[in-house]
Amino acid sequence: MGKERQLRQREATKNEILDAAREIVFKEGFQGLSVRKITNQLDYSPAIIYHYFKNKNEIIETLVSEGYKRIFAAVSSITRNEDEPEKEIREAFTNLLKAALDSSEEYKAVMLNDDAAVLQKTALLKPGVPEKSPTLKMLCENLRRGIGQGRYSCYDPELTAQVLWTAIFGLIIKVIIEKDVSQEQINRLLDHHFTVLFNGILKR
Amino acid sequence: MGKERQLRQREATKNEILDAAREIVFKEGFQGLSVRKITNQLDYSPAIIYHYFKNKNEIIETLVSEGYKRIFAAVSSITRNEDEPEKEIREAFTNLLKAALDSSEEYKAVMLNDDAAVLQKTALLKPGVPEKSPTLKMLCENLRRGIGQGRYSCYDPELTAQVLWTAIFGLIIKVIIEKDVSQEQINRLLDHHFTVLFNGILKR
Amino acid sequence: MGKERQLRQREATKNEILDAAREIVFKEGFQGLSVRKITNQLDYSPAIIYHYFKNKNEIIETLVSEGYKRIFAAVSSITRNEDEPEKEIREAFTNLLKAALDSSEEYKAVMLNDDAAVLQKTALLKPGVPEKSPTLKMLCENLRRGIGQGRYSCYDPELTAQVLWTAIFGLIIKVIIEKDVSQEQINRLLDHHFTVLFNGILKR
Amino acid sequence: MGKERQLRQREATKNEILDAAREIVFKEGFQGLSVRKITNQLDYSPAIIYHYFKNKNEIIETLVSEGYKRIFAAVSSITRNEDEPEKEIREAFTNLLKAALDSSEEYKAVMLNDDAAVLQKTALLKPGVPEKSPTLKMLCENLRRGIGQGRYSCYDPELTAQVLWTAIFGLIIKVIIEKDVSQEQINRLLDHHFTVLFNGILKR
DNA sequence: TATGAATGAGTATTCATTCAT
DNA sequence: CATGAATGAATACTCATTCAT
Repeated sequence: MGKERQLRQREATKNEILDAAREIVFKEGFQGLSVRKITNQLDYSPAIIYHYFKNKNEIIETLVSEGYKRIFAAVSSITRNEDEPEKEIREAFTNLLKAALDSSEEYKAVMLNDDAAVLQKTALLKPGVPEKSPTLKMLCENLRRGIGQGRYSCYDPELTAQVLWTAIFGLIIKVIIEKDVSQEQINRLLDHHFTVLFNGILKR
Repeated sequence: MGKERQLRQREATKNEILDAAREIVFKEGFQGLSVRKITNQLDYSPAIIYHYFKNKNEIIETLVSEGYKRIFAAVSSITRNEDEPEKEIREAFTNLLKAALDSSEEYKAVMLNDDAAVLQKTALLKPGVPEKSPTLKMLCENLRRGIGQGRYSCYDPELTAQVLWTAIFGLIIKVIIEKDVSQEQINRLLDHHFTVLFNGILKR
Repeated sequence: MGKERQLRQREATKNEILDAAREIVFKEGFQGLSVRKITNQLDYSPAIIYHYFKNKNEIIETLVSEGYKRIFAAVSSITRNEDEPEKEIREAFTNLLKAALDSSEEYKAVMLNDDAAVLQKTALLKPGVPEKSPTLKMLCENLRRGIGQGRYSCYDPELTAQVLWTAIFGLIIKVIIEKDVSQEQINRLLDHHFTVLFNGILKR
Repeated sequence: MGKERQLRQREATKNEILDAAREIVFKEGFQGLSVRKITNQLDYSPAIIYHYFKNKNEIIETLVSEGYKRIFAAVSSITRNEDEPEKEIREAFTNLLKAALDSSEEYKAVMLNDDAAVLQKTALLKPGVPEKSPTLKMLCENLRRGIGQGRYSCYDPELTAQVLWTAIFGLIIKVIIEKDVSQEQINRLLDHHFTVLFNGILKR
């Protein structure tokens, strides 16, 4: 039907706009994003934005939640490893780092955002919260499993999950900020993180 | 004398301006800071700023270097511990976290800034760079000492220093971003960081 | 079609802006021109300027190049005179003076401008340079022709061209500056310039 | 008496201010002159200006009338030459050019100024006016003398004076504007001006 | 659907000037 | 005599947004 085609067309134009926005964000960060820059790039008039989005903020939110999804998709597609559960953690964080670097501006925008609304989704440190975050929940379960197997030391799983997460988070953010760290060095750093952290939680 | 009083008055006004600036930065971050906002808050005319500061940047620099100093002062005033060198690390990072929380906006402004000029001072991840940063240099030396004593595992000191630093950095940033984490929880998190990390590097 | 009308409307507004600009330039010179003054005169908001022009400079450039074109058109449309080549010079300079008076502000803006960029187009006095200027090149060729015919004295054509040009240039500038010299007096002055100058270069 | 010393001191400070102003005008032209720049250079406060001058304009006027005087002094100190009166003209204009180049900014400021007040002193082109200008008066007298001697052609002295003056004026202005014309080239141009012009007015 | 026109509020900075001390 | 404080009016330019068409 015509209506469907119309809807598809509408979706296509929205994506065009989002693509242009992504490109600008990639080059100049979120704070460099402006309605005019988007429409200039598309040879559209600024007003068109308001046909497809409520305002500039809606564009930002779309971009951000998108990056958010991509990142959490990365973490959730890991393969089970019964004997060495820490390998799951390694895989999850390796994926996370890769995804974060691929959408670094979005990652920063989300994870360093202190809007109350955003924090509701990203807060992790308060006691009890981890149960709500898919990522941390997974981590906690893994830790509990490892402790049950007698493989991990008997640390509070929630607290340990927060420690592991923030440790890797620090690496990710720092790598993004410094911009030109070589992939090789990134790998060495991530590897050594795992070495130290797993050494820290594995029973010996 | 009158001259002294005048000087004190001048200093007082400068501080008034800086205070207003701090307040705005606290509420809206450095990128929300504007000359107009400062003078509106003080019921001054915008031009007066340039009577007390060369330009907006001088205000920012003052604020930033202030926080910067406070932070580095925190790290450098640690007491030597021959037998348990890891206690030095614990003290340094504990101080660092406290100082960072005290000037959280400045800490973020500096440590999350990706300006080339700022990065020259804050970059840490590239191989060889740690030797230039006072903080990381201290860490490296500590690690070498510990390895020499046979107390730490024989890991590459530079890489290990980067791992320890980014791990704690992740915690600090996350605590700042989430804003209302209780001091008690912060302490628990920091403690557990040390537990895991030291467990990870200490020989057993 | 609507599109054409729209375009015409756009052109009309651009001209409105340019007219206002011209008026201000006429009254206060180019250095008195400001975006605010233009829009105040038109009861527009300052921002609208940037809808029609890239920036203030584009307005200036438009005005200047307009005058520039008019002036060079004037000089280049002269009719050949084999027997009395000095009549060509007379015609060229007569046209030049008329054109300069018609766009006097632009003429001053260009010819009295000492920006390096502008000078590259207007410099005439350094040896060898005249070959690059269309006006002076024409003069030189005329002089060489006249010398070849045995009509002009055997003076260095380049130097002579510079002398003739600066002599008339002085008259033009002075007439513009004094503003209310009568056309009659201007004619007398120009005529007498030619009398003296041609008397000076024609063989007798 | 103390009063006299006071007056002398006052005069000295005024000169200090004028010197600073001159320096700025030399470097940045009159339009680059600002009260703040003057007082910054002298380590004074901007307000001091208003103790010694009514306003910024009075400074400009002082500088300008000074340059004016210097220039006309140059023209009026020529030595009488009975047999070849054109040598007087040559000397006057040579002096004028030198003086103009020495105070080029002031010369431009005065001679290209179209303020009514300034024009009253500098206008030369209207019929009858030359009698009021010392420079042109001198020129006219010289021309009349030469005509009387049968040495110059019988041209209207006033008109001829205006032609000679504007011709040299064009050279001076152009030399100032182009800034880096070598002294040697300036000499050649001036010489050739005289050659052509005198050739134009001398009887043969 | 799309756009061109338009704006009001904002950005940092400079300037000449005033005034109380 | 001299100054520090202060200002109002400018400067060019950018931005998100609205609205009639």
